[in-house]
Amino acid sequence: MKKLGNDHRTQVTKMLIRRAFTELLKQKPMQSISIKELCEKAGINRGTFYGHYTDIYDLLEQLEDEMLADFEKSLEPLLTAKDRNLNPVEISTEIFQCIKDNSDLCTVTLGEFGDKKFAFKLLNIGREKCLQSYARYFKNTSPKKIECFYYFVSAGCIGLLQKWISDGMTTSANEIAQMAEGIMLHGIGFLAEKAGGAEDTGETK
Amino acid sequence: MKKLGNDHRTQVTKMLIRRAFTELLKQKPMQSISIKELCEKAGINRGTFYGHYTDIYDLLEQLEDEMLADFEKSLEPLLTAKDRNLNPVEISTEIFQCIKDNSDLCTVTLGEFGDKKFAFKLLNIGREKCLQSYARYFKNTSPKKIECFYYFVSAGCIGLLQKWISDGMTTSANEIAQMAEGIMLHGIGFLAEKAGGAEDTGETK
DNA sequence: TGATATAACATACACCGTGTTGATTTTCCT
DNA sequence: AGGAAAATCAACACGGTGTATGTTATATCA
Repeated sequence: MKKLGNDHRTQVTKMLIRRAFTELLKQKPMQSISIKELCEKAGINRGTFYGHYTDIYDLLEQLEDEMLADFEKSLEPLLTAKDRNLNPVEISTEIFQCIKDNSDLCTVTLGEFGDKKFAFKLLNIGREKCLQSYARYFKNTSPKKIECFYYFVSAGCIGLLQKWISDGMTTSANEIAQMAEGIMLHGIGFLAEKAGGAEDTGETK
Repeated sequence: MKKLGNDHRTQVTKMLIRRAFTELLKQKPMQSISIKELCEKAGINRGTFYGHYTDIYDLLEQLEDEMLADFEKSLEPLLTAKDRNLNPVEISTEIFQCIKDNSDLCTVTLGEFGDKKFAFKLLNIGREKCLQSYARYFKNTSPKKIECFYYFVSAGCIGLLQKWISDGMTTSANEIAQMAEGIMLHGIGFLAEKAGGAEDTGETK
């Protein structure tokens, strides 16, 4: 795998690879996708693939990183707004929206066979900010508890996210974000809340 | 892969395979474990492997299912006690303890490269019971919200579990179970609680 | 205990994906 | 237009896979 520049040609082949990859992922888990069939589907030479990636896994990782870079760019304005407090729901909504926009890849990277690293990279975007907030409010709480809470809540959000994805992302990003916040803030008490905005069975898409 | 009976010999080979498998998993992700090397390490013939499993993934799945059966057996007395209410912390503690007892496999099945199916199968053991409880207490909450809550909390528990595992399971199962319950019940309010049982850095195993 | 069934072994085989190489053609960029 | 860089093509050795063969060892049951 020799390094290749940013030629116009490489852009095209990368796009072809990505397209073929996501299509194949609709049919089978990535573990059983061979480089050979990927290249055939993409209509490129197998040697060309090795020019850009070492591996199927390497491919996925690069695609993930590109996405994450995009996400961070979208979130930057929300995270650096120093004049006002961070709005967790706003941030979550933005993230969920980004995922919706990249659903072809995200259904995989966050789905059944996706690697867990990606999911956590995702939530780590706003991690430090969150932890700082927690620490500020709960000064005499042991770091251990804070850490546990963070892990629980991160994983919880991802779980909710996965449910959302497997349901076809029919509800709006904002609604999911509000659910997530509600649960984080109140735990099971969230279920007792009266019509928090994420209500109801009515199809108010 | 022809089906084989429950001979004494098969028990031995299966045990050899399991041992070799878990040892290899300490060194590399299962994706890069070949059947060949597995059999060499186990000291069995490659053809023998195919007599029992079709695949490395098939192997893992069977091992998982065996574990789950064990878990359910351990939990049965807690779940069927009709004379008194279910005690969530007790149940969680029991599950976490089971995992600790099978840490050789669980560090993999729940770890970085484990498949997510297993984690959810795990929490589905007590799923219906939980949902029934929720539904009983929150009669006029939409099923959608309840479902979301369940997914969030399930995933959260698994996340906490994974952190616990990657930390080497040093703290007791009960302590983790109490943390999990605290977060589920109070959300971020959990951080404000004064010395709930799961306190502190003191090693009160 | 001895006969039969069954599992594990040993070996061989064709098949396929991998990763790499070198020569050739096409495309881009200035 | 001309040099540089990327994509193509053909070919290669290598290693794991899955299957089939016959043989040996061991468990099960009458």
